[in-house]
Amino acid sequence: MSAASTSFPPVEEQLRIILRGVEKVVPQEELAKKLAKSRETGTPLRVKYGIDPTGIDVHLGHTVPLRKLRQFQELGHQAVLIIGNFTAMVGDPSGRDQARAKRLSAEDVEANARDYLHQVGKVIDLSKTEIHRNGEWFSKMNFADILTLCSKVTVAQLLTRDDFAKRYANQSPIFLHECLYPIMQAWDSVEIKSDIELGGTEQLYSFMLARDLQRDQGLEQQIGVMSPILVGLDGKLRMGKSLGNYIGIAESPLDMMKKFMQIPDDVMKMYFELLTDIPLEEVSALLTGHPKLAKQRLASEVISQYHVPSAGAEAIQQWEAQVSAGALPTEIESVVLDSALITNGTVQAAHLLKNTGLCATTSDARRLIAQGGAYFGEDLQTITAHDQPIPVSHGLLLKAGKKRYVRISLPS
RNA sequence: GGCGGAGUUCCCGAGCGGUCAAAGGGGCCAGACUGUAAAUCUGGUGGCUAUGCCUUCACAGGUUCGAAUCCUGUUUCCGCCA
Repeated sequence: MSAASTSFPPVEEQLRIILRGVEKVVPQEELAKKLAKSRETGTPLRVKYGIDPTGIDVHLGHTVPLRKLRQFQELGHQAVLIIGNFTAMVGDPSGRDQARAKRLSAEDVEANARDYLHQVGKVIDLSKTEIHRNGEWFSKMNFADILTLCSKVTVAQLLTRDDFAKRYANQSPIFLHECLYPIMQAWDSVEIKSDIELGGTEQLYSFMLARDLQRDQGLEQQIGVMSPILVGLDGKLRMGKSLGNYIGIAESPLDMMKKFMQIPDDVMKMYFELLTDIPLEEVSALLTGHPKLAKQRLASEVISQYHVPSAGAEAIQQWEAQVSAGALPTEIESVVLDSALITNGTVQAAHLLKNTGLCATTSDARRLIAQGGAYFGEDLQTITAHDQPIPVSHGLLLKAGKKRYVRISLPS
């Protein structure tokens, strides 16, 4: 990794890129110094980003720090990715008001790690990334080493963390192994001699602890570069799989487009800033225009990052043609209808909706019909009564609510 | 270990012997409006062979014509004390 020949852009320029969409840098004043020194000596900064391989479906929320890592790469710095195969067995308590329920087996962790690397390859350049599993060093530690490590941290320090403090106040359990998590994460920084660590604002404590440990070991101290938490489609809670408010980077362009168009207007600014490289002046201009156009631009920009460059523009067209114009989706699920339900070529409406899976129960189907939200046929006639006999034929179209469609398939 | 309190429908939370499938809020669903955004308005939100029937109020029993509501045991959680 001798990048001594690399010539870095001027510090000012680097800062402009690095600070975009960043909520907090600690210590703020050291960043410019570090960049300047790196440039003078022609030494790339070692930029750390760590994740726990807990079976992640990478979504846009994850891409925020990853994109930052990529920006560092593009500036000529060294990306160091830490796979927390060892820490995954502990479970990050960050931002959690409750202890995690389950811990993972070594095999699961390794499989997850591979899967994860495959996914992040879409965001960062893996060929220029140094990858470590923290089991490399933790698996070799003995109890004495661990005690030494623990002696660097006081309980009072641990309790300065918001999440622990909150749990402590609520008398919720804080397990000892969770207390070790930030220490381990900090030790990773010592091992790989990081200059900069990337992550969300909730990582502040660990980042600071890493500095303490680095100083303790006579190393240069890292700087924490923290991104804000990306909110999900609801515009309120953090984007996350369990909340179902995410856009996955593996989703199809049209699916992504649909989701983008659903986000509340006021989160657009954040999305533009964190998920695209569009200059901020241009973003402001976009935001003063029609929100729909701005949203389309945003979506298209992001979609193109994870698909072919033309995918964004195509997705807009598809969305306009299909979704906006109220046309039928291209793919409509086909459901085989149990022929036992059919009498004289018809099926009672409520039963039809239930059996096609459009409604969970017959009662649910009756409600939908009563509210005028059930339609059938190519001309989407509204079903008016739960016992209305619907003539069924192969390919019959059914619609429930605004966007759920199904076609009947008759067993031959 | 002792004492006290609590477990209600997806979530929070009323109910404290019949009028309870169970108030209210959140969420979610549908309709109107719209940029298939937000906000707003309206309605809905246990199941079924459906104007009736069945199953729900931690679990198991019991008292009553009748229990989510009272009693007993079990269990989980919380508070206070040791």
